[in-house]
Amino acid sequence: MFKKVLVAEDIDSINEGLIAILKKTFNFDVHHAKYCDNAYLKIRKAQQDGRPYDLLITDLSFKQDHHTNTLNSGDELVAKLREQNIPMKVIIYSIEDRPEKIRTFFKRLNINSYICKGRNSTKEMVRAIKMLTETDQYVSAELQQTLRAAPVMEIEEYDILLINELANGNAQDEIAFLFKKQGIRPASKSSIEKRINRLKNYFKAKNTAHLVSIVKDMGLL
Amino acid sequence: MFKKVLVAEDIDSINEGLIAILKKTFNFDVHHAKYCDNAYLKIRKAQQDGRPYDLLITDLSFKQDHHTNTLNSGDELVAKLREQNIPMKVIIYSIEDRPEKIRTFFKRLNINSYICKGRNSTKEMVRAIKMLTETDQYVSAELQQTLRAAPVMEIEEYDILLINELANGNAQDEIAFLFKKQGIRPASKSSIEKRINRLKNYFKAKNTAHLVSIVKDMGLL
DNA sequence: CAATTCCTTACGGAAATCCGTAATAGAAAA
DNA sequence: TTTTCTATTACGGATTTCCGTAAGGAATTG
Repeated sequence: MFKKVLVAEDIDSINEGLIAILKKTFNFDVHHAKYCDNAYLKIRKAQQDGRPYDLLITDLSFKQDHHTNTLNSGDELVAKLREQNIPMKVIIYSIEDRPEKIRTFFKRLNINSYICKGRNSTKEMVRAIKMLTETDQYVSAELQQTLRAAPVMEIEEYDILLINELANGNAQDEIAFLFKKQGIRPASKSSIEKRINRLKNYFKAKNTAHLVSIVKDMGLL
Repeated sequence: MFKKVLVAEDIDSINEGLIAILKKTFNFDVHHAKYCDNAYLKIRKAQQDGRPYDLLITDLSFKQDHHTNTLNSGDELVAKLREQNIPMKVIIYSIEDRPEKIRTFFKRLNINSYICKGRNSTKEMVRAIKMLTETDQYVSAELQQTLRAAPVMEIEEYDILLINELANGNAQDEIAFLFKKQGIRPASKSSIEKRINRLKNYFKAKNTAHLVSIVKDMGLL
């Protein structure tokens, strides 16, 4: 069972609600941080003091305010922890429910569980924590299904870069120029045209504006 | 002072955190609803029973699930209440912090207060509730500033409709046709062209895709 | 009732995109 | 090295958007 737990979450009502439940249900030493930077520092310090955290529960998006932070989101925080091989289990607790996004967190950040904020999320959280004392990874049946359901599309980094340039208002000529300068490989206007066409076809977009709109709605941008 | 309060919020941790604070701070009879439809029904029933709610605290976005709802967001809920002249004060409590959005809630829904979910939002909430027992409207100094800061643009309903059609991938010809059919007034391709141009100029957009992207990011769409 | 003004519509050339075809380069296989 | 295959690039015509100018229409004003 975990002993020392850190909750990284900026919204106070969630913070307080969640911590109350954790304390009531488990016998944790629960701390919390309202900023990612602050969370990172606490984790580092705890480790150096020989009393490391066993578990991090973190939100994804944190509001910007007058504080200037180097880490601006939960995934950046986790990435940094993983990079530095700080050994602790991680649960992401967020409103984000798009499978494309969630899949990348398991894949790239090797998180141990993901809980969608929702109508039964505290119960889910309790279950996940209990499971993680035994296994290394926990995905609820419901989440498993949504992750399975969405067909893995063959959209690459390149496509996202491309659509991003379109969303920034660059013409195909300009994108070709930019890509050549940056050494991004298919860089000719012709290839870019072709790729945009493929994407429009894939997303059933009638034109460029439509494509940008669709991809933005999906949260890929 | 209020007596009977309804909290409409789907995320359980927020729900529980907020309600705990309301009960601790005030002496309210606090109820809660996890769906907009459910909230509406409770409000109607309470009114018919002669024990109406004095105050509604509602989130904006609610997650979709297997339940089929007629009301899908907090603003729709409030709109319906206002439409039917159900007398109660309303506080919207949401993560949404874009001034364009918040302004419309005060303007169109005549809400009594707006609290951004954030690092000090429960304190803000308590203050707002206290203020609303005396005055009809409460806007925190901080929020006032952000609302003032953004220059009120002369963007009309028509412009939003137009950009929406662009985001849906309709060509200028098609939009002209649609607008003619729906009796939306400047409907000629020429006028539409001109209007799009004005918008691109206003938002400093290089082309249509850019325009859609900007407006989507601002939350006007 | 004519004049002015503002808004809508019409038109046309320049630019960008759309879309298919063909040439070329680069890598893998023989 | 040659062959084969695939990915990239080049090109050209059809379509759409872009952008300025001008005509038409309705409301306002003198």
